[in-house]
Parts: sequence; structure tokens; C-alpha cells
Amino acid sequence: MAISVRYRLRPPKKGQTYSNPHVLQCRITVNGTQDSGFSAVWKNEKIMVNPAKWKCDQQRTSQRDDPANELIDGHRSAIREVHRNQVARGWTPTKDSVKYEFIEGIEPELKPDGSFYFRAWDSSPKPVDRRISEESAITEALAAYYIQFCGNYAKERKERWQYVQRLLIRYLEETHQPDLPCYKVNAGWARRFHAWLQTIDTGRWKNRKISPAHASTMLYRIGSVLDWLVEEQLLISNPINSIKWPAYQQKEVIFLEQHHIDQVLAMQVRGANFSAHWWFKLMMLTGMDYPDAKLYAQNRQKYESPTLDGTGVIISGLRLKPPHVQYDIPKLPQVDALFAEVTGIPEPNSHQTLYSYLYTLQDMLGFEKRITMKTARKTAGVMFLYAGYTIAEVSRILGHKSISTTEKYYVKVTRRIVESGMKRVNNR
DNA sequence: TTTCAACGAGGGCTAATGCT
DNA sequence: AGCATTAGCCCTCGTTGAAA
Repeated sequence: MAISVRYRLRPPKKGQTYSNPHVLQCRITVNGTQDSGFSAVWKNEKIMVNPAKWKCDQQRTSQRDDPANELIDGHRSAIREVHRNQVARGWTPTKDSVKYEFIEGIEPELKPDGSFYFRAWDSSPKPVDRRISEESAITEALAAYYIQFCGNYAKERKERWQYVQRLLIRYLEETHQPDLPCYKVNAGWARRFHAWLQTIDTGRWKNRKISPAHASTMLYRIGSVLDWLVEEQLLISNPINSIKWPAYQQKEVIFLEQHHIDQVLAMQVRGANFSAHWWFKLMMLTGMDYPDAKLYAQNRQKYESPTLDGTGVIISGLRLKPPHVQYDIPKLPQVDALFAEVTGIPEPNSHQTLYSYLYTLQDMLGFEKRITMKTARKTAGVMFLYAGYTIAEVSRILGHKSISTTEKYYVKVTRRIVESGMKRVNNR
């Protein structure tokens, strides 16, 4: 038989590891031509396997009674049947013809020269908003786009799109180019819009212009709209999707040193700032984002569980921010002390109150850099490293999906971290 | 079969203004 | 003065396809 059906774990992206369970990819080779692979979907479900148990040479998982093995067999025989049927029709199947008929469930059309036509792939009829065409104004297309794609999303997201729309309308008015049709948008126009955005007064902030990077995000949105029009076959190509727009500069990682931490914990703050100080301390000791910290404090039993040997407590949960990665935080004794000093929990601040307090905290510490909510989280990351946890462990504590994120944004490897590593190794 | 990097976008965070 | 609102900034992860 001139077809081979192989499976593999879908390769993880850079900086990521194999998740568990992990998606299986199917790869078919017909007459020596290999397909790049497609998700193995059987009975409307992706076939998932435990990557540690996946045996590539046997093409199955080593776990007994793993339902995935059965699904793989069904999937494979279905593909083989498609191939058999095509041969029976007198065709010479290709990797694409088999893949097409298997995935789409309809036969490809045989052209006189023996090649195939894949109607569902080549000219898929898609529902198009009839009000939009290449003649439509770019502002209308933008509106149609976010109405179609942001309808079910948060209000905030829609507002961001409307903000771009407002600025776009204003640009067209100020430069006297009413109703710019979509097909007239080109790279030069986009660059001029990008430059204009950086010069305007948005009316709200006196001393602040739109940064080049922020202007870029608006152009990316317009690019998304044009991509959509291309997808709907209203435009031939997107003239601005190859432009490289300036990006944000990465900020320096700022964190509090141990003596600052000690100072913060020892500080007696009374009055209106007590609550803000308390929440900052909680974030600094756990490394949680403010929304996560609030949830944890409000329902501690739900998040805490004892370690296996019963000597410690782990705080576990899912981060509120997508993709909701799990975190496991060793509960420090200082956290208990924190809850002991209050009855119940202090009223969570409006974030505005918390931020203005951080200026006060900065002054009290004599810290030369700006202290922000992120400083608390970064401090926690570095503190756990100093305490002897490895980067992999800190990554889990902070709820990062991959270690490279921790390295990139939170952790500067200093001599002190190496010293704490020496201590850990020597104690073995 | 494994490994690699650029890029786009979601949404929390920050820092202003506005309102009472 | 203090809380509410919101434009703008930043962190972070998923998508993507091909080379090693």
C-alpha cells in the first residue's frame, strides 16, 4: 500500500514544554510525498495523549487501556479506507486528495489532467457582510469587523476598537480625504497615518503623545481588518501586512532587595493607607497579581492545602488571567502573620488608591525607582530564588506557562542567586 | 522526529483627567 | 480630597511553518 499514516506529538513552541495531555498530530505520506501534518481529530474530538507515555516507534501510548490507542486505530483505518476508495475509483491519490476527503468528508474533483480540485479549500463560500465591499470606507469596514468579531467579548475590547475608529475618522477629516475606500489603502497611507498619530493631541492628556509603539497597535488593527477583507475575497492582498512597525521597549526589571522587604514588613502603617499596605505585603509575599490575591484572601480554605508530609502549606489555584495557568505557592510564615494581624481581611482598595499609596511607600523606603504593583510580584520571584528555589520552581510559583517567561521578565541571575544555589547543592 | 523565532493580540497594569 | 473613569503601556502566550 502506497500510504503510510504516522502520528507524532505536536511540536511544542519555543520556550514551551509538552503539556499533559498533549495534542497528537497525524502525518500521512502518499507515494513518497509527506504531508506537513494535521491535528488528529476522531469523532469530533482531538486525540490527546500523555507525552511521557507516547512511544513513537510503536505509535501508541504505553499506558494500558488508554482510550487514545483505540482512537488512533479508528483514525488510521478511516484514512486508509479513504485511500483504498480513491484507488478503487481508478484515481492516483495524492497526500492532499486523501487529506481533503478525510477532513472535509467530500470527494475532491478530478481534473482531466489527473490532478485534483479541492473546492472546499480553494473557494470556500463564506458568509460575507453584504454591506462591505472593496469600495466601502475603511472606517465602515473597521466597524463591521469589530461588530462581527467583538460582539461577544468584553466591553473593554470593543472600546479599544472604537478608539481606533475615532482616531481614524479624525485623521481622514483633518487631512481632507473623506471616505477612503479600502482598496485605496496602501503602505504609504499607513505610514502617514502612523506618523500622524504620534503628533496629535488626544485631548485627554496634556503632556503625552501617542507613542510609536502604541500607534503601531492601531495599524495592526487596521491590518487585521484588511486581512479579513482579503479572506472574504473582497481585496486581492493586504498592502500593509508586511510593514514592520516599531514595538515597545522592554522595561528594566525592578525589585526590592531583602532589606527593603524587611522594612516593608516591619513598617507600621495606620489610617487610610493601612489597607493598601496590607495588600501590597500580601502580593509581595505570594507573588500573586492583585485580582488573584483578592480571591485568595477572600476564600483561603479553597486555595490552601497541606503538603504531603504535613509540615507546610501550599497555595494552589488557577490564575485569573488567561490562559489560567496553575500556580503553587509555598505559604511563608509571614503570610500567616499577615492574616493574624487583622480580623477578616482589609477592604480591597480601588486600584487608584493602591497606586497612590505606592508613591508614599516609595518615599518611605527611599527607593529610587518607581514602585508599582508589578514590583511586588517581581520581588516575590527574586525572593524565592534567593531562598534557594530553582527557576523552574519559581516559574510554577508565579504561574508562568514556561520557564523562559520567568527568565525573561522577572529574574536577573545575580551572584547571590548562585550563592544560594551553592548552599542548596552542598546541603544534599 | 526534533527544534527553532517572529509576531499579533488579550487583558491586567499604570497614570492621567473628571466628578462630587 | 478622594473616588471613578479611561487612554495608554506592558506582560505574556498562542499561532504559525520550515529547517535541522
